[in-house]
Amino acid sequence: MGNRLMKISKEDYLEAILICTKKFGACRVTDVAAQLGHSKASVSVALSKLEAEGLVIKDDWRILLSDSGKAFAEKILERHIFFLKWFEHIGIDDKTAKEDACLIEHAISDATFEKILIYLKKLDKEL
Amino acid sequence: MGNRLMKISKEDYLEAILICTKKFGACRVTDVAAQLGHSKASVSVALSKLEAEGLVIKDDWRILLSDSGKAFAEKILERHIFFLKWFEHIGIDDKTAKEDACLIEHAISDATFEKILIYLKKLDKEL
DNA sequence: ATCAATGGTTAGTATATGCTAACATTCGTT
DNA sequence: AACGAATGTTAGCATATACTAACCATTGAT
Repeated sequence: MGNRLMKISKEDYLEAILICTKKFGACRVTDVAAQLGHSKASVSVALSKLEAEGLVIKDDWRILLSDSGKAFAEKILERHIFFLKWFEHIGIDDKTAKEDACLIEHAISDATFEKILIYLKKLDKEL
Repeated sequence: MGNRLMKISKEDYLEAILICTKKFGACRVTDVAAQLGHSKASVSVALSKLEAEGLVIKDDWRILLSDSGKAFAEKILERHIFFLKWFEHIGIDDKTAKEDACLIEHAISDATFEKILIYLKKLDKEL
């Protein structure tokens, strides 16, 4: 099945860990579950897989991002914030802007994101 | 599981049917399989489900889109073409542009797509 | 008429998620 | 110390896809 959903799911977890860490200083399974609206059990299993892939480190109850996991997470979060701001800037309501940013952040390649950034910044001084 | 992948998958099938129909005049299971790079078996099963949902009509070997299925397909194809053109316009190579368009076409809400269209057309006369 | 190729379906399998239930552990309160 | 709440894990289940293998039906060529 889905390489695509696999990718989305993985990136969502990494991003959620980064967000929770920023928000609370540290990140636990429970925090990620709340952040994503998933059960603790699902998160526990998913994070074990991400740990096996070397993207996450579990230190007792503490969920940490490895260097590569952190790089991923920051990339996704940057895109999330960018699209969220852009969508709000062009008049999309907050809820839709957030939902769409949450999906699009996973869909864009590095190359395309960079070009979009450059293009929009050139055209629209307010961004 | 995934509503997201479910949505992506469904939309990909509808879009593929539309593309094959435009390309060949009619659309068969084999055409959709070739278009998407899936096995005939997978396509056969998937299309039966879409038929049960009322999005597709199977008339002997002929795969047709219902009105609602066609509306979906045309919406996705329109977005695909738009993003493809935009990405190529801002200097992204064809392969990446196509890949990204294929993903983003599923990620954007109606509201956001409309606003992006308006916004970009206002800013960039060449589009 | 026969046999191979083409097209479509069904059955069984594999993978990726997610969920609930049940359980172990730890912590806080009384 | 004891009990209940919170946290995390495991086991078992459900769903959504996709695949291969096997099979049926139609078509076309010899």
